[in-house]
Formats: sequence, C-alpha cells, structure tokens
Amino acid sequence: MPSPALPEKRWSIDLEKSIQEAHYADNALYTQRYAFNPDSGKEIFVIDTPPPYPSGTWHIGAVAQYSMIDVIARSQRLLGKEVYFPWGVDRNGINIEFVVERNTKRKMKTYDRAEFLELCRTTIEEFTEAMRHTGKRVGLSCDYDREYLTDAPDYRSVTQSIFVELFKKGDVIEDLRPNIYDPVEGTTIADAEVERLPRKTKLVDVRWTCEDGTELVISTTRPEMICACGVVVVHPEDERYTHLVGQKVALPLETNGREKTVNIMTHPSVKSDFGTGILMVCSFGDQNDVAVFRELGLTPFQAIDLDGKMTDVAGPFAGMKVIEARNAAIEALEIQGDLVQAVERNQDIPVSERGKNPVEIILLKEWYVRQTHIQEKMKEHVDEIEFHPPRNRQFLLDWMDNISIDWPISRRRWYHTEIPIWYSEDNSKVIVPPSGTYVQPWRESPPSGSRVLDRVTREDLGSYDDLEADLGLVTGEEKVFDTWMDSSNSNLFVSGYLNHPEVFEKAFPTAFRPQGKEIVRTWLYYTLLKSTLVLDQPGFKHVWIDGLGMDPWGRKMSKSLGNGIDADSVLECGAGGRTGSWKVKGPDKTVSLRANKIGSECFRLWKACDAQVGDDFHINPEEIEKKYFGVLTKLFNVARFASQFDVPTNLDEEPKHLEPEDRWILAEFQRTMNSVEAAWSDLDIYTATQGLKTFGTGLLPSHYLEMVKSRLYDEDIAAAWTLHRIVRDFMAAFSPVCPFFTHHISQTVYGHSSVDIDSFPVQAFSEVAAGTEEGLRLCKLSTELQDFNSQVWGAKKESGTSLNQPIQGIVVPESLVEFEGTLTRMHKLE
RNA sequence: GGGCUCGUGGUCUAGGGGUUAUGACGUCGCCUUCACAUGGCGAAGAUCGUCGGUUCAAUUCCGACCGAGCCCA
Repeated sequence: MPSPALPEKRWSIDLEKSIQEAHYADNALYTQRYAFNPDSGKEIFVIDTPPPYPSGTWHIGAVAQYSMIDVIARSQRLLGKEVYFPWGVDRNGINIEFVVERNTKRKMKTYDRAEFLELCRTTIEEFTEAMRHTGKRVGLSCDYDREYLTDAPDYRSVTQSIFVELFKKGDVIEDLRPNIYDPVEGTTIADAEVERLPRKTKLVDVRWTCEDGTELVISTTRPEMICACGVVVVHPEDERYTHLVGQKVALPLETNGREKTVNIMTHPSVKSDFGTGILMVCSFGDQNDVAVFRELGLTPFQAIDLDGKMTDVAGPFAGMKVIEARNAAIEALEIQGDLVQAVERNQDIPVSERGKNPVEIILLKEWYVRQTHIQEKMKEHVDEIEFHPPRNRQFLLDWMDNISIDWPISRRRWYHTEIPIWYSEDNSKVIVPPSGTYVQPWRESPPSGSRVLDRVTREDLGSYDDLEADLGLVTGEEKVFDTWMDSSNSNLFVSGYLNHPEVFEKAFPTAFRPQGKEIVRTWLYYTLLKSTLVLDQPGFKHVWIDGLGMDPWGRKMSKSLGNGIDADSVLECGAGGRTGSWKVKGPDKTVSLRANKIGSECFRLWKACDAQVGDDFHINPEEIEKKYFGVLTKLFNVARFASQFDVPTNLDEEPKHLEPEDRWILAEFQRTMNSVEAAWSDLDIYTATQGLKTFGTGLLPSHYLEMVKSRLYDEDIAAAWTLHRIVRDFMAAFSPVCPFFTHHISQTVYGHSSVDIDSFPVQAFSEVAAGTEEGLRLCKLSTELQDFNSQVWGAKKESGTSLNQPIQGIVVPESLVEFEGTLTRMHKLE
C-alpha cells in the first residue's frame, strides 16, 4: 500500500499552530490572498466590522462572533467577491482614561491635557497588540496592513468633517439642556456611564401650604431642591387630591429670584402609594423630573452649579455643597415646624461609574445631533436593508419608536475626538476647518482654509484667512465627542468616504454590517442615522445581528459572577500537549471544566454549526471538544485515506466510464454543494456548515468509501478520480469555516490551497447534475442504500460475523440492482 | 417597573396546523483493531415551558402567565 501524501496521523493543535504561523508569516502571500484590491473588477463586498475596544481581555463571545465574520469574509471571497475585511480598533473613550488614572493613581484633570493624551495612547497601544494576536490566533483574514484606529488623525478627521457638514446643514445644534453631570470630576457623562449604588438616605416629610390654607405633606429625599421646584403633581386618578389640582402651593423654604408658589397638576408617572402620593418636581432631581419638565413645558431652574454647589436661587443655602445644603434645609424646616418626620431609608442612588460620585442633572450648553425629524425617512431606509435573522430588525424599530429627544454628542473629556470648532471673540461667529483635516481646537488655531460661519444662521461669511482680523480673539472648543459619534462613521470610513471617493462610489451602501444585538440601539442606530442625515441612503445592504456568548448555564459572563472563560485559553487548549481546565462559578457551585484539545479550527466549527445567527449561545469548552473535534478527525481521516491514492492528472475532466456508485455519490455531492453555495450566498453559515458536515462525516465515508475500497486498492481510475474530486472541492467549500485545516490538506494533496480559490467549485457532472432526472433518481436511492448497508452490518453483528467476513442469505433488493456487484463485493455476500 | 427576544429528550439543536417530531453530544448494551475507538451496530430517553382561546385538527397561530436573556428606567 502506498503511503499517504498527508503524513500526519491526525489533526492536532500543534499542527494547526504551525500552519497558522506560516500563513501569517509570509506577508507577500498574505496580502495577495486577503488584502482589499478595489480595482480587481470583482463585485466589492465591504464588511463594516465592529472595531473592538482594547481593554486587556477580549470577551470569548466577541471572539466567536468575530470568527463568524471571518467565515462570511472567506465565503464571499470563495464566491468571487472582492472582500474588504478591515481590521479596525476602537480606541476613543472613557475606559482608557480610567485605566490611566488607576495605573498612575492620579485624576485626569490634574494632568496637562497633552501629557494625559500621550499616556492614554501608549497604554492603549499595549492592549491593542494583544488583540491583534488573538485576532490572528482565531484565524481572521483581515487586511491588517490597512489597520485603522479610531483615535488616529485620518479616522478622526472623517468624524470632524461629518460634524461640520451636519452643522452647516443645521442638523447639528447647540442648546442648553439637562445633562447628567459628575460634579466631583467636573464632566458630563453618558447614561451608559451611570450605575446605581445602595446608600442610606433620609426620607423627609415636609408640610406645604396651599393658597386656600390646605396643608399637604410631601415626602422627598432631596429637600435642598425645593428651590428648583417647578410643579407639584399627583396621579390623575388619585381621588384624595382631585380637589387640589389647579391650586397654587407655597414653597416651604426661602428662595431667591423666583416666584414663591407653584401649581398643582396631575401626571401619570406619580406613584400614589409612595409617601403621601404627592410629588414635587424639581429641575432636576432625577430623570423623571426631566421628563415632566419637558412634557409640561416648564422652565427649569439652575439650582446646582458646575462645582456641585447651590446657586443663588437656593437663597440662604447658596454656595453650599449639595449635602451641606440638604442638612441645612432639614434643619431650617425643623425650626419652622414644617418637618413632619424624617426616616432613614435604603435607596439606590445614581453615581458615576468612574468616581462613584452621586451625579446631578444640570442644565448645560451642549452639542446635539437632531434626530427626531428624520425618523420616517430612516424607517424607509431600514426597510431596504436585509436583516439576518429577519426578526432582529425589530430591536431597531422598537428603539426608533422610542426616540423622543435629540442626541447629545458633546463630552467634557479628553481622550476622544475634539469638536472641530472655534468661536469669535464676540461669540457671534464660528470657524470650522476644511473637510479632511484633523484639528485640536483646544491647542491649535484654525488651519488655513477654514470657513467662518454665522453661529446662528450658519451662513458662510467667507474664509478664515480673509476674515481673521475681524474676529478678535478666537477661542477653540474644549469639548469632545461622544465615542458613538466616531463609531457611527465606521461604515463610511471603511467604504472610502472622503478618503477614496472612487471606491466609495462602488462600495456604498456598505455590503455587510455584523454586530451583537446589545448595541443595536447605539452602534447600528447611530450609523443608520448618519447615513440618512449625510447621504439620505440606507447604510447597509445586509445587517447581521448575532446573539451573545453566555456561560454554560446561559448567564451573561461577567467578572463579578466569576463565570468568564478566557478566549486565548480555549484557542491554545491542546497546544504543546497542554490540556485546558476552567474553574467556572455555576448557579450552585464552582464547576471544573476540562478539555484536551480545541484550537481555532474546532472553535470556529463549533460556532458555525451549533447555533443559528441571532440566538444567544452557551460557551462550554468541554462540549466544543466533544461535539466537534471528532468531526475534524473524521474529515482529516477521509482526506488522509484518499491521499494514499494517486491524484489523477486532470481532476477537472470527467473520466469516460464511471461506475454506478461513483455516479450516485457525485449526484449526492452535487446536491450538497448546490445547497452549500446557496447558503454561502445567503450569508447562512449554519446551513452551509451543517450540509458539509453531514455529507463529509456520513454518506461519503460510511457508505461511498466502503463501497469503493476494493476498487481503490485495485487502482481503479474512476474511483480515485471521484474520491479526489470530491475531497478537493469539499475542502474548498469548507475552507471558510476551517481555513487552516482545509489549506493544509488541499495544499499537501492537490498542490493548491483551498484559501486561494475565488470561485465556488462548479459541479457539472454529466447526467447526474442536481435537478436532472438521473441526478434526482440517484439521490432517491440514498436512503435505501444506507438502510441496506445498515441492515447488512446489523445482520453481521447479530450473527457474530466480523465485517470483513462473508455472510450468507442476504439479497440486494431490486431497486439497488445497479449496485449489486459493488455491494456483493463490499459486504462479501454469498 | 417598561419594551423586545427566546423557551423542543439529560445537554445543544432542526422543523413546522394533520398519520410513529430532525440531528448531534452524553448515557446504556454489543461489535471491532484491514483510513478512522476521534470507529461501527443497536437501545433507552420529549405530554415540543404552563394555562386558556381559534380550528375538524396545535408542539406549530392568538392571549395570559411562568422562566431565561438583552436594552432601558
């Protein structure tokens, strides 16, 4: 027997790693394979990959999702598309500021701004490097040479240019509105940066007096805010207070510069069973107050300043810190005799994630992107986008229905993209930079080519170069953008907007947006908003929304639960003979999970086969190995078995004579390949992979191989041709899922790597093509053939006959008569 | 508390108004070493979350509830 061309006895993690390393080491070949070449003439398929945020560890669920994006990228290349699979890293934002503060034990605002930015940049670069490594370990075929970083000038200039464009069109506005503010850190923060901590607070009952002398008792934890009270409300169906509605009630504490009474009105948000069922609404005690002020059209008071101190409106308490003012107010109420009672109470209060400081909602002049006026238009665009799975479109539509206020985009932070604007000395004019320029207004003057605009009407008044002398002392904006302002340009950036107009022409709407469902309302929504505002087009052709990676019991993985599984440990499991073990906190007790070998190919196969896109998936290394490593072994063995027979010189030309079993398996193979090709076209990883797995581990080895073994050993040309043709094309179709596995086999056995194939292998076998009468007839025989083989194997088992011993009394049924000779030989029927 | 999504053998999963509900892993029994024990044959194991409704007929459609998850309060 000739020795197999595939020398390795089995697939192993060490083999996988050495193939992978060689693959990434040859940069010229890598570029030829995977780099984006917009001039290739092929249909362009740009993937708007979610740029990961480097924070030290990359969540295994995200790595799994990323590997599926790679499957899409590779399958689209296989279908002949020119794929741009960018490698981008999101590096703007608050997280890295936290890390630097923690590392240096110094607050951001105690630094020189430039110095702090440099610290952030060097710190995040270390994290980025670890992420690149994991990306390659899981086999991503990104265009790493074109890596983009959202904190780099080329990326930030796009964000700034879009801002300027929207500002000119009037879709970006500045306004004084309530914002969440951390008075200790001195910065606005986003909703997402607020968390709740339990604290003991005093709930005080305060007596208020109406104009007709009726006395009310209102419970509050924030008596210092009485000075900012705009209205007192009760529930519309609360009959206890119906008679009070419409009256005026006097504020029980002294104030300064405002009317001393407020109206009593109704509002459905009041909880009648809380305290006395009467609520004072202040600007702003909490988010509900903000909503009530807006709905009732009340003018808010500024009761707390940027230092967290009470303003003049607080009368005697002006200048005190919030907590001091609260105690002073309680004392004053007690002296006046208006304090009915005070009880200690546990309450979850909103604090900043960063400093654990209680946050306040205060009025600040900030920048906003207008969005409420454009929802209908956006919906039309969303209708044109194909969602995978279709049901996940609903996440977006529901969120769009809830949009009621504009998007605040400015932040008082540093490691973000700067808002590109300067103000004239009299504040009536603004200066904006020319498109494509990255500027840092907090430390630079406007560059040459900047335009001067009227701050209100947005009228273009001329160039900065001409008008500079008339503007007086120009001040640069110090604020920066919300990071979503950057992230929501990713599709524009990777599709070539501004930087490569000729590519953009061909590449937009961006072909493919893959992402997790938890950021539909941020990343997806804001991106589509931008596409509508800037280009009046849908941002994408396909949006692919995957579920989340959960722990083995279906719970979210988190540091606090202690149920996380590190991605690298799974990918390296089995390397160098080291096994993997994970201690994971389960619902009842800590469970120890063990696996011997997983690696990237098995990990990818698992994700591709185990869950449909859109479903949450449980990550259990034990299960990954048990269910899918065997599949790789089986496929490897089939290839290794085939590789001991000479490869016919021309695999593309069908031999003159094929035996019935060859024609049968070719018909089945063709059917599988057709459905796999259709599935790859539909971005349906699950169906494609399942189809290949079923064929490659079932029909092919168990039935066809057993039928043709003796012919193969007799050096039958038709059998060798059929087997090799199938194995070769199978590896091509399977290469998106397990690129290194198929690369190794196809390169070794056929001298041509499956990852270099750029058109789906055509199966045009004479007479047996799927859909032809003969093809259908042969496929219909499959079930019968499998049943017959099982029947013989079962009969041998029952009679204690070994499989290679003859058996008597079994007759090939009439329907399988064309296989009679083969089956008789295969089973040694007598 | 609100909105949305999901709920199929021990675990994961396919499917879908109609006779015995798909497959995989695991379990149990048997076989075997001629590419593959990372194999083969076979068995057990599911009132398709619960309760109502629509229907000649529901696990499949509708509603409520329960449970899980996501996002937002």
